[in-house]
Amino acid sequence: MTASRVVRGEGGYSEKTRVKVMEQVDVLGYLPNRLATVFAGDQNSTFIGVSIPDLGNEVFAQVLEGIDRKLGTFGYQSVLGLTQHTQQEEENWIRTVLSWQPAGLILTGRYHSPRAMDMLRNAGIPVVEIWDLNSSPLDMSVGINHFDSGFDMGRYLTSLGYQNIGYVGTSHDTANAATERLSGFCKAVEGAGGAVVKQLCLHDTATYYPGFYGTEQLLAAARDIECIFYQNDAMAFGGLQYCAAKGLSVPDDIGIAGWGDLPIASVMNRRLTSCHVSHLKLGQKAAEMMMGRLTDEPVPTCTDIGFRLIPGSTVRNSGV
Amino acid sequence: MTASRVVRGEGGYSEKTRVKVMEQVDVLGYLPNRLATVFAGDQNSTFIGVSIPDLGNEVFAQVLEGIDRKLGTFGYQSVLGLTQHTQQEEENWIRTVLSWQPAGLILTGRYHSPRAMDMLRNAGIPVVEIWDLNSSPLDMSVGINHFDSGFDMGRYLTSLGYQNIGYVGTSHDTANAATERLSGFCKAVEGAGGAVVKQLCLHDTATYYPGFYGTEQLLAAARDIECIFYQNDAMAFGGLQYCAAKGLSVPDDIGIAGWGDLPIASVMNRRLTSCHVSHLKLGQKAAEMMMGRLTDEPVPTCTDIGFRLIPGSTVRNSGV
DNA sequence: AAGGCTTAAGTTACCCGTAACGTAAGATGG
DNA sequence: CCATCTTACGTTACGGGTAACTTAAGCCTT
Repeated sequence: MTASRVVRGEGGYSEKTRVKVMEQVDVLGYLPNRLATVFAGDQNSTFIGVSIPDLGNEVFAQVLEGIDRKLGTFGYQSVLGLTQHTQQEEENWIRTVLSWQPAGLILTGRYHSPRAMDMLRNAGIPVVEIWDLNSSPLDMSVGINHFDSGFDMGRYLTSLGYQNIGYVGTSHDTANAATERLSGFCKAVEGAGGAVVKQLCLHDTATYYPGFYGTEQLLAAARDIECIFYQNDAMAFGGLQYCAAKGLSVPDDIGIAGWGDLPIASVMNRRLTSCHVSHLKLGQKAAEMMMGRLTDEPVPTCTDIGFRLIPGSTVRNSGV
Repeated sequence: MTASRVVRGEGGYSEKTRVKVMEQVDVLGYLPNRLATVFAGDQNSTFIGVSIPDLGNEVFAQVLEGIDRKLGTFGYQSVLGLTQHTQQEEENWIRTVLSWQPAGLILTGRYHSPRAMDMLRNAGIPVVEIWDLNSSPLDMSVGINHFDSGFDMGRYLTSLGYQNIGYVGTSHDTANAATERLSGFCKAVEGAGGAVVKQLCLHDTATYYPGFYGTEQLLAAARDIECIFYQNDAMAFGGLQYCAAKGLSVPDDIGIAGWGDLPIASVMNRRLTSCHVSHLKLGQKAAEMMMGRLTDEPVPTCTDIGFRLIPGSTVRNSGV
């Protein structure tokens, strides 16, 4: 017991005893067993479960980096779960991770299976839903409104005179953020009298190659496309490369717009039309909200971190 | 006790009792507390601590993805630690994560602080060191020989007639894998009568922008450079963009070689000269070795997953 | 020097799941 | 019908740390 007090430095022991205990700590290479502490219920654990769809998408890697770094400064650890964009994987992971008594959970997306919802409510721990802003979250939410960001892009492209617009993305089985961007996009384009031709590739990750290949498929199916909006910048980059390979000039022959503003855009000589979201900040904010809740500070339920449309120069620069 | 048997499904109860117990499980939303099980010492935990330098580098994100997916299939979870390429961060993280009684640890790199080494030896759990192949590992090691891969690249470039060669990378404080590649590279180039001019940017992540900017610095300092070898593909891509922006033709005016063979290379019309390493496979192999050790299968101490030089077309294609 | 006060150190019980063992009821066989 | 075996279920103890409490020791005051 006295040793426990010394190790925790909570006082109530003499200097002589402290030295003796610390000597033994060194000799034995003693490391406290945090399992026992948490198990006894005297303290909360310092685990935060973090679910991420996949790390092949640079965006989510950045979000995770933001989360883990910020959690680290508070002495918390991330327990990772890769859900591959499926609710079933997420549910399985939630069940497992809850059995480890985490202090809280950070989940990507706002759609969860009914059983997952039950478990989350039952667990009685803070939950932050990220990415998709959720106006009535389980607990807390931080992200952006994807529908609006798609809508803004649609309005922007139609304002430049584009009418026959393509969309290239991947098809995941869940109602996800990319789907909402597409909905917003279609609404804006169709509202302005334009039309959207969709091309969804069956590919597991939304990255360069499906962007290349999806562009080829789209242009084969619909030759009069004037402009293509992509699920994200990586796919848009694949599209740019397809155009370069086929001798299509951007933006003269075809316009290209991405989403997410990846780091790679920082070095491209032709600025990619895109939509900027601060992924790192999103992760950090999620971690901060979690920490705020765990220290009983007042925390807003919903934080919109916003987005910024980047006009770029891969679309024509004024209405025809 | 009977309830415990039912939940674990280990037998020794009647069907009637099973139904009654499962009903209560549903009613109460009971989830077993794995902390208690592990704490009691009856089972090992299913945590694996995974330390990664940073996730801004796509390569490490892929390695982590490989690890976590494979661990997941065995019912294990990754506890993440981002060490920012410093031994001190790694040491702090090891101390914390060990207090959670993980079943094992997967660490990036072969260099650890003396205290970290002590703790690792004391912990008596499996440790896999990845990335850098370590012929005398703490326990197990999987990766490639970075010195050799740098050497091969140096030999390849000099075989094409390049003599004044630049290197662009970032400077991290640790003796890391990139440093070893550079050593191997210099040895090969100097052995063939060539010279290497180094340009190390003080930038925290080895990605596109430092590649762009480092190229500018290098070419300002040494105008007669014929070819540049980069720390990785992302930096090489930044270099390619710099050349494009300045009207330098690749490979006619200058040769460009990267390392790592990132997915982005799959869509570029000019194949980037690089060195292929299967990052996902590396992660999976690390997880497999860990699982093998935990199930008392015989596991090789050292696994070389190899690399493959990719000639590409961003360097000239035969000796002058 | 006795009484009251402060500080240091020790004791007990608890957290939850399960191994090991104990007991009671039912099934089987001679 | 009793001895024996099998199955179902119950009891006890343990793991490591710490809250809450108790005891012991040191210190000062009058």
